[in-house]
Order: sequence, then C-alpha cells, then structure tokens
Amino acid sequence: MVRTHRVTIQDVAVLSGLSICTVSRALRNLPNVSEKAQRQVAEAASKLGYKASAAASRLAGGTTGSVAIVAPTATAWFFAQAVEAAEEVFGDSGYDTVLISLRNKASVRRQFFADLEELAQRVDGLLLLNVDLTSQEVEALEACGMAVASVGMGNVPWDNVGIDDEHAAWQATQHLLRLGHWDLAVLSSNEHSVVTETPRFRGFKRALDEHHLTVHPDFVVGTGPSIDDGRRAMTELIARGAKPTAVFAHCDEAAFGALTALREHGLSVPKHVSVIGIDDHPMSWFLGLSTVAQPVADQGAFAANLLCERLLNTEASHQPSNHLLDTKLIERKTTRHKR
Amino acid sequence: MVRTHRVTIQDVAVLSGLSICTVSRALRNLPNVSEKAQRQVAEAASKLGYKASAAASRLAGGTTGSVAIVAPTATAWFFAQAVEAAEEVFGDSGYDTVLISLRNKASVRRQFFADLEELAQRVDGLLLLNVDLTSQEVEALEACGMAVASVGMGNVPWDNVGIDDEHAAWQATQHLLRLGHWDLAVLSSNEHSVVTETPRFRGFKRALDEHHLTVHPDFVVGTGPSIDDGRRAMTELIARGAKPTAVFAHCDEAAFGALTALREHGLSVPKHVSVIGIDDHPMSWFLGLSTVAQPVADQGAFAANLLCERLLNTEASHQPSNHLLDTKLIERKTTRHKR
DNA sequence: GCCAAAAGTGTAAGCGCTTACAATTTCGTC
DNA sequence: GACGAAATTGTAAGCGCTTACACTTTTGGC
Repeated sequence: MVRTHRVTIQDVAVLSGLSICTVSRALRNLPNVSEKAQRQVAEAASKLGYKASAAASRLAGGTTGSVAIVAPTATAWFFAQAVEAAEEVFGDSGYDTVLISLRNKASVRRQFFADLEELAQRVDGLLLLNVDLTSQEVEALEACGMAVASVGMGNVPWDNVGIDDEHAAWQATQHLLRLGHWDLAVLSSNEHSVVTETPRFRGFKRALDEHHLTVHPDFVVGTGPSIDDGRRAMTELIARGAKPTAVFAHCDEAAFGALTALREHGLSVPKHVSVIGIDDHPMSWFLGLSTVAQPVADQGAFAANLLCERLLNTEASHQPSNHLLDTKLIERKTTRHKR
Repeated sequence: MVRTHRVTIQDVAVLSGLSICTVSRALRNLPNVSEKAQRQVAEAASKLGYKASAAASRLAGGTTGSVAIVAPTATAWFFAQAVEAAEEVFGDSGYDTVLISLRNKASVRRQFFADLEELAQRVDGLLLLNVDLTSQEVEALEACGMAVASVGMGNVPWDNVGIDDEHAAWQATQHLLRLGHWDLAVLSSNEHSVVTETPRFRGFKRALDEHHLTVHPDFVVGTGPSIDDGRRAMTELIARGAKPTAVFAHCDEAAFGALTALREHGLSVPKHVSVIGIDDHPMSWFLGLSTVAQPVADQGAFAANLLCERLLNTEASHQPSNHLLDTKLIERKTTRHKR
C-alpha cells in the first residue's frame, strides 16, 4: 500500500499562495494576519484536510493538539462516564484525548508523576479525575507547564468541577435521621487512611452533630469504591457486633456491597436496616437504592470545557475557579422509617 | 521556576566522546554499535539524566508513538474494561492511548471514517472494539496505512481477538433447554436490524434446532446493550402476549433490564421465568444472574499485544489471525428447572 | 501628496532527533 | 603482511513546524 504524502503546512502555503509563516500564524489565529489571508488559508487547509503534525508543532515550541485524561481507574462507572463526556468536548475542540489510567496502583501512580515532564512534551493539558494529591505532586503539576483542570478535587490551584461532597453526605445522612434512625453506620472512603476526614465523612458527622448525636468509632469503617469492597466493609461492621439501623455508604457501589453483606447475614433491607449511597448509578434505580444523585457526565464535560479555555489563553493570569454542581436526594426502596 | 536547559543527545554525544549518530543508535539498541560505545553512551546518558524528546523522535522517525482505541461507546462495562486492559499494554510498550468514542451515534461514526486519513497522521495504529463495518469501511481502514487490530469482530483482514459468540449463545440456550424450557425468548442485539443473523442469534437458533424446536418470531426482540434497552425489549415481549418460560439476553445488561421488566409485571425469577445473559458483569454475581462468562480484559490486552507486534514489524507480510478465547457457563440463581 | 507608524508578509534559523551514505577501523584470509 | 569484506563510526540532510527579524504594503495625519 503506497502511503500518500503527508499534507504539510507547505502544501497549504502553496495552495493559498502565501508563505508558510503566514499560514502558520493564520492557523493559530495570531494577530497580524489580514482577513483575506485568513480566509484563503482556512479554505486551503480544509480543502487539503490539513492537520498540523503534533510532533513538529511541539518540537518547534508550539503545542501538541492533545490532552490527557488521568483517572485512578478507567473501569469504574463514574470514570467511564466522565471520560466519555470529556472526550466529546475535547474532540469538538480539535483535541485528541489521551487516556491514562493509574490502575489503582501506587507504582503506576508514582511512575506517572515521575514522567510528568516527559508527558508534557506529548500533551498540552491534563484533566485529572479524582486523583488525590500530595503537595509535592501539586507543585510538580504546576511546574510542568501544562494546563490543568480537574473533577472532584477540592482546594487545588487550577479550575475544578465537582459536587459539594460534604453537603451530599449531609443530605444522605439527614435523610436517614429524618426517618428516625440514630444508630448510623458509615462506609467511608479510605483514600488516605481508614478513618479520615474526607468531605463526605465530615458531612456525615455534621448531620449527626446537628442532632446532638456523636459518631461511634465501631460504626465507622473504611472501604474502597467497588462492590466487593463495600461487602467486606459491611461484613466487618457486622462482625464487630455493630447493629446500626441505617447505613450511609460513600458511593453506590459500596452500598451494593453492603446490601449483599446484609442479605448474607439475614438482615433484610429496609425492614431491618436502611441503606443509602451517593452517585445514582444506573443500577441503583434497578435495585431501588436510595441515593444522592450527582451529574457525572456534566462534571466531566464542564471540566473539559474549562481546560479548553485555559488552553486557548495561556498567558492570561487566571484565578482558579471551583464549580460545584447540584446534588439531589433520591428516595427509593432501601430507606424506610425506623419501626 | 527557572527551566534549566534541556539535556539533548548532543550533550550525551560530547560527554561520551562519540557522535550524535552513534549515541542515537546505542540508545535504541540498534546493531552496529561496539560494546564499548554502548557502555560509554549508557554511562553518559544516565549521568546526565538524559531522556529523548518524544516530539523530536517522532518528527524525525516518522512515527507518532500513539495508537487509538475506537469503541462504539466508552461507558458500557465491556468497553471500559477492554479499554483499560489495552491501555495498560500500550503504555508498557511506550505508546500513548488515544480514546475515540463513537458515542453510539451514526454521525460521529461517519465523521470518524471521513477523517481516517487525518487520524493516520496522528496515530500509528488502531484498535477497534466491536465496531461493525461495511466493506467500504474495511477498505478505507486498509488503505489508510495504519496497523489495525480488533476485538470481537469476525471476518476482518487484520488480527482479531474475540470469543466464539455463536458457541457462547449456544451454551446459554443449551442450558435453558437442559432445564426443560422450550418456550424460549431471545433479546437479540439489534446492531443491524431487529431480527438479524448475528452470531449470538445463530447460536441460539442452532441450540433450538438441535432439539427440533423452531424460533417463533413473537419470541424474538431486538435490543441495545443497556439496562434500559433490555427493559423495554422485555416489556414489548410481554405486551405481545408472549409467555416464555425462559429468556436468553445477548448480554448481561440487557438481562438486568429483562429482570426489571419481569418484576414490574409480577413475574418472579426464576419461579415463573428463567433468565440468562452473556458477559459475567460484576453485577451479575451480585444479582445471581446466570450467564456465560467471557474474559473481557484478556481480549483487550491480547488484541493490544497483537497490534503492538504489527507495529514493530510493519513491512513483514502477515496473515491475519483470529483468536477465540474460551467462554464458560455460570449457573446462578436466575435459571431453574421448569416446573 | 509626503512621511512615519502600523499592519501584513516573507526569509531563514532553528527545535532534537533519525538515517542515508560516506568514511574509517577492524578482521580474517591467503 | 596485504587486501577485501565486514563492522563501526561520523557527516549532513532532513522531519514539519515556530518565530525573530527583515521587508513590503497600507494607513492616517498634516
């Protein structure tokens, strides 16, 4: 198969009757290009189907035309959803989307940060999805010269989109309290350690505080975001002898796991125990899980848009913004008034 | 942050006392480099902390160092799973993974094939996941000069990895028949039209044939791969007045939907109706759904490896291979002997 | 109309690497 | 030892793009 010659900027220059330099400027919407030239170039470029070589642009000091999405894992529902939404936005803005999954492994994660400078040569920007960062990592990201935006990461020096995690947790907990439950267990995210002050945990605690209740350590257990994690966590809780009448899981998958564990121990939901999560996973509707819904695709698309904006006006100093999208309590069949 | 000058191959050449050319070859383990030179270069490079500029390598070498994964949608469980597995393989081979989701939209799909040549300038290879192709599209893919491999696509002129879909469907159907069911409904994939001869449908039919049963049109309905699709399909089946005692869904998500619809119509599973799918989605275990398990991540990884091989020896003429991985019937709680 | 300033355009020098091909060294053989 | 082949190394020409700077054209004020 004969490979047709690549369409270079040279070809566009010839077709449009202008110099390479002018074409280059026109293509990047730089000043000092007459409207006429602009038009000619645009026309020639589209006729030729010209796309700048990322490698050449980058080498010459320009940009790559691609961005990377970094997720702790690509398989989880939340991430797949956010990734696809972001990919659409990036594609519409002319960027290729490079996927980088940290695969929930510390080693991969470490390697990622070690190779940051190298990565900066291949992409213009970074969209981080719920990657928790040390302060050195934040510094490294700022130093590498890429535009950065994120989803679900509070308190970072770049644009972020997320939900008010503390409020969402408060909504879920408040719902349980309203139903008359006061022996509340929590399956908390253990990103950092077993019992830590994640925003969702804080929201849980605040709701209890408001009802003059305190968090009992035996009713708190750390868990990952998978069904299996949730199941193990709930099993441990039961093994401890904890007898909560309601359980708040930090995400729906963990709640599914809790549901399983409860069933395995002969406890029926919501008769004996009420369960609520956060997410509104499509399965939640199917299973009748009460939850606090969050707009996942919207978060991905929004953050992607912010990143694209940053990519356009690089030099403009810009105050990092933090956008919080609304969450909504959805009562279904796993929560019920305490008998 | 002052950016120190980048360490170039030139620096390594000077330090090692060799020419740039020799350094380049040594660094890439090409032949015709003495051991002594090899050693000197390695030493100088590591002392300088030299890392080749990806952009420059690519520009000079003619390759892009990235591959694209193309999926009909990125959100479905199967694709997220396969994508992550492939991404890992590509990453380990030094390739960036560009994600392209067709978003289940004909327009996006059309655009993708229209831009193929353009895409060929940005990636070296293509991994297609279950993209059904017209013969012109196959030709276009062959003509664009990219290395191609695929998952779940039979009869294509490049390496493919999949399962024996017909056999998997046969296994599922056979299981239902063994349990004494003969009024079987099928939620068939409607990629092309409502009732078509997809491999899975053929497998379903063959199992019936073997038992001297025929497929009744009223018991066949086309459906997409989502829960909601499955629910609609099952609802339609019930509305038609079809009273199957068992249902075979072409994938687990569709089976979940069927489960919902059945429950909504007061039919209990497996008491009144048995249900089986294909996939072994993690939720299936949770819900007790009988299914035919397929190794999803393995398929993605395998195909990715094949693509990497093709990328290495480009010119070698190569017979396209088709690898079929094993599937396994998993009996759980949604299938039961007919009463 | 004239001239300086502004606006638009072109020239050419790289960016850091790969790779023909030429030049040099090494080796084996008679 | 001498000689040709083989192995090793170096030279230099790009890869496709950006950008400082020089150059040409337009503009506007008087």
